Amino acid sequence: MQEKIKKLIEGALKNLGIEEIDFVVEHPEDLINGDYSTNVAMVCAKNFKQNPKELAEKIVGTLRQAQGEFPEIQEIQVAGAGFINFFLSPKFFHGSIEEILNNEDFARNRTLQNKKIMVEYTDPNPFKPFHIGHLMTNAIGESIARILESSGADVSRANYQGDIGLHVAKAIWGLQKRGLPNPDLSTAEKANYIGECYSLGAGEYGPIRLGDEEKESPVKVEIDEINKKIYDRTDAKINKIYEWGFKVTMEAFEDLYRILGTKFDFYFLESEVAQIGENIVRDNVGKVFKESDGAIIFKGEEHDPKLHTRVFITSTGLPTYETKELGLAEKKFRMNPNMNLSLVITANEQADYMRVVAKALSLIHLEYTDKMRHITHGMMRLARGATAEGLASGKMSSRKGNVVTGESLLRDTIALVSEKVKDREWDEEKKKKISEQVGVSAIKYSILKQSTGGDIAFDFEKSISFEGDSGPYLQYSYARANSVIEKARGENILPDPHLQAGNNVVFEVEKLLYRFPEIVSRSAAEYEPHYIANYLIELARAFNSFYGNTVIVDKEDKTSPYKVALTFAFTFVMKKGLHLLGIEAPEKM
RNA sequence: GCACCCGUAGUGAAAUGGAUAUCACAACAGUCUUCGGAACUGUCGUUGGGGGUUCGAAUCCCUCCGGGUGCACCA
Repeated sequence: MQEKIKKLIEGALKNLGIEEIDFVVEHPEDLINGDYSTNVAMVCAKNFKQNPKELAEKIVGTLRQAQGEFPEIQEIQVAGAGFINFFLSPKFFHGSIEEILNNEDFARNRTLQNKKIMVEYTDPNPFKPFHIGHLMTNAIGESIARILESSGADVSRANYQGDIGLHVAKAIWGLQKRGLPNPDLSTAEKANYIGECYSLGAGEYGPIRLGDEEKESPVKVEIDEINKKIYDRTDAKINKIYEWGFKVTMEAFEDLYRILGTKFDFYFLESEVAQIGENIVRDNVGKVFKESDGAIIFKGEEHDPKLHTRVFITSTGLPTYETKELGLAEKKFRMNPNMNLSLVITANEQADYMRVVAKALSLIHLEYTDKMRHITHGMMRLARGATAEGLASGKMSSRKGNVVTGESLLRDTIALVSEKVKDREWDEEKKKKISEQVGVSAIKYSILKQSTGGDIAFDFEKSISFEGDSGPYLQYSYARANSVIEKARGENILPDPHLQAGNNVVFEVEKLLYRFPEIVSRSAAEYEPHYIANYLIELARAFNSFYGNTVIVDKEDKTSPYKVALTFAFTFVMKKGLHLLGIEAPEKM
């Protein structure tokens, strides 16, 4: 429709002797100003120094002559400073409902057809807790993956995990100190225990303060020793603990991915990319990298004043994170030579050095330059007035004083929903499933409703809302619409998008439904799920308002089949939209 | 110090350079409605300060103030 209107305007301009003008056709913010709007008169006025309102009237006069060929357009008006507003006809809206009901692929587009894209996200580390940050990255990554898929891309999901390094040594030190947990514990409980052991080790590793002086902790020596053993695998006892702990944390992560609705195609481990990265660095010393104080470094600022120097191989000969990142990128492209795009999603604290790594890699492989893209998201921040302790250190505390991890937030939220559904007449399995779906929805929506770049305020009391601007509100609207459909079925009222029955009322929901594909395209182009989240909340509100003010199922009402068709269309769009956010749409909740 | 990101009602957010800056939460006032009250209908209230560009700025430029993150052997 947008294209049609654009062509119509171009035709009118031609008649007026105006050509090659850059103007936009868009939805006005407020439906009062029509369904589409253009700034063409204002742009022309600027170029030809004319009064925009007069020019707008002139253009509209010409447009009206051609309007007969466009039955979808009911009215054209001049408004405001010189906007030309288009109001679509009931015929158009009835047609759009029919389109949604008949076309399975209504929301799909082909902009990324046959493009191979790998999306890397989540990236938790074995032996460490699953943080809230991992929850954020997962929600954003999964949603972006699904949005790209709906644009036709061939998407694979990747997860990169630090299976070696100091953090593992810290956890193993803690495990040796406290002993292995009771074997009867659940996987999640064992994983939590390992996380606690990590915290213990990490706490003891730092220097000890004696007055003004700092002294190296004796534990540091022990942990460094364990770290070496992990690398060279010479200690059978440590190997055994390592293998056990690795398996437990990885299994616990898998349980979380199942609840979150993510299925990874590839798992990369630091240990397997370190060597690839190291080879690249060593092969390019003198060309890209330099030796300095015994280390191998990359001087980013020599290539771009906004970059800085980073160490790639330490003076003790160990590859750093940067080098592993280099190896990871190389591995991805090697196993997937036809890949068009490699997306990596992380928190924005990694933005600066990822830029350095990307620069170094593009100097070695020029062909990768345009195929790598790093998307960063904000951090969890404490909302003003909220009560939580220890946030500054990156560890949020709940009221009970326990550390709030991503895993515990998820668990607590699901428990909260379970409380709400405990009196439903469902079996236990169904209650559990619905609780998980609604709990995940609450968390994911609160992350995805805002643009990816910014921080997300966290308030333990209010973060997980079930009302208003929330995931469960969307699910509730969907479930409610399904109940309406069920009732219609019971009364034998079949959906019919054609029946107008002399009724030319157009509901607000209809004015929003046909816009869904545009929203999806924009989200895909900008890698921004929040456009979909915002759209769905507006759509749900419009539907609930329709529901509240109209009797949909009514045998006496001749327009009832149309209203049922509209309800169907709403459920189709809502279900697809929720899917794109990585949220399930239960029929009942 | 340098670099990057950010500053919008009491709170949390939205707004491809466009119209009277939108939405939710909170607060306040209603609806107790048939199809699910996890709802609906209202009221209240906002672009950090100062310049500039533009017909038009929350958006672009400059500057000041305030916050976050990153800057050599951690990841």
